[in-house]
Amino acid sequence: MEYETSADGRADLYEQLARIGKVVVHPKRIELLELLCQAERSVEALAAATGLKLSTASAHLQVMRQGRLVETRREGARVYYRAAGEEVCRFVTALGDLGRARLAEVDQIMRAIGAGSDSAERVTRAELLERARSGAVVVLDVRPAEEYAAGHIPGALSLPLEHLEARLGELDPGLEVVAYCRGPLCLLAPEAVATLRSRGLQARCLEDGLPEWRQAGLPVAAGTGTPSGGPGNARETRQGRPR
Amino acid sequence: MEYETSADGRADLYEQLARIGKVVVHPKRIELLELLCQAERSVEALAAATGLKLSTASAHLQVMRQGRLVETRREGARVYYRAAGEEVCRFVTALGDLGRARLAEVDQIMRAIGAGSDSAERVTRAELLERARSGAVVVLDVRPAEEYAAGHIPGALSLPLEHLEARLGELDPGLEVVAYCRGPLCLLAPEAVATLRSRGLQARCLEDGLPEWRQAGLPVAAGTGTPSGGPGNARETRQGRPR
DNA sequence: CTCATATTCCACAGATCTATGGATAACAGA
DNA sequence: TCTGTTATCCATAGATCTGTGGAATATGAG
Repeated sequence: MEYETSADGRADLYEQLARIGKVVVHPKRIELLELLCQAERSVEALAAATGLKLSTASAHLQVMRQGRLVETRREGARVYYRAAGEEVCRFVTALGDLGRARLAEVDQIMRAIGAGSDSAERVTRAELLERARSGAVVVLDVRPAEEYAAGHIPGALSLPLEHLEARLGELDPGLEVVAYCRGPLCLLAPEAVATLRSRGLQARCLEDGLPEWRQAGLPVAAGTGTPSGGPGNARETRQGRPR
Repeated sequence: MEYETSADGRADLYEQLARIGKVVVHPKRIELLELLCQAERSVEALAAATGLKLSTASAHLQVMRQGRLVETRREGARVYYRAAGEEVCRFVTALGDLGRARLAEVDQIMRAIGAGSDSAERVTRAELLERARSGAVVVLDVRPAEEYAAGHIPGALSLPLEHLEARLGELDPGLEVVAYCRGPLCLLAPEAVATLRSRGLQARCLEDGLPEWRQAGLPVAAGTGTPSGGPGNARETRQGRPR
């Protein structure tokens, strides 16, 4: 009946959704969002990680905040940004999936960079869970330590890629290594696996990163405690349940 | 090692993903995408449905095509656009979900327009499947006939909202009606339910629309055959499986 | 209260996006 | 071949977006 007002309302509706679209229209904002799905960070850290000037990074973060995809927390003079909820990470994951599915260029770039989907069959989550039960595998988190602290696969060992060569000795050469990082578009784990293999170790990548693990409803541990410190050292959190 | 080239590659990667973001940065393009997730359409039909001039609609569709989210098919002098695969619809669904979850404005608008999430408890897919088995329910597809033809819930009756009042007599007053439309942001089913209730019928909305039904891995039928024509009249297709 | 640090705000120039009318191209039918 | 229909292409003017340096704010330490 009131088609005129209905039409207006609907236009508003799509305008609102476009606020979200606005966040992912700029490459750097996608990059920022992906970082924030790993762990919260200060503006300075985000600017450094993405190679943006501080004021530019701040401006991008404002846009992201207007789209309600990020929230902030103040700690002293510092402001920490974080993804505004699990749905946001799910959306970023969906964007990446769509890119890999539809944009041949994405696959080409991945291959050129060295993370070609063919280079090594990845371990599925189910397979990892099964093998972890039998204990014949080391799970390696090769992301920066802060990201490990913000959340990691229970039992995983934190060994940031940058320290991998120096700390190779910590790994039992008799066990296969399964490395994971930020997700399918992240290069940390593929690089780690390449390094490990060149040293004669058995190593493979997990099929994707921590966000997907969390989104699958699997348990996530937080804190810096070393897994060898025994259970209870790290706070374990079970969120949601598998869909 | 080659951090310089790696960095370049990664920048390219996010630029590629931003091509997808570019599609959903404009309200009208989101609207177009949602329409295309229901059924393919000609440029003219899309322009009419969204209130755009033909040349403007065509320009938007070119942007969408560059982002590889739509594909075309030529039939005579006419060009039909369609969503480029199920992943695209999944992405649009994720966008809508994120909007409803994060943007209070979206909920406000929905309520103002009359599709308030409170107005009537919706029927879940599981509940519908169960009740359909016992036969005590009529499933009503209130979208335009072309969209029904392109895909609908098996056994559903096509009764476009615009013809609802005229064809009320076709409904058995003794059965509860479950109406569905394009999705959670669509108003067709809520309006249909309001009309039916004002006529004294028992009616509720399905929790969401056909795209979500399809994405849940449930069977979808195609064609215009009336369900009363018996099984085999409509081509039934099972795609994927429930996640 | 003053200084140093971490962010945000502001103004501006250059780049990109949008809508639009008219020209051009593809196609079906007579 | 000529004509009407449908869609794309093009040039353009107005709007919006980006990056930047420097000013303004907020907070904690002296």
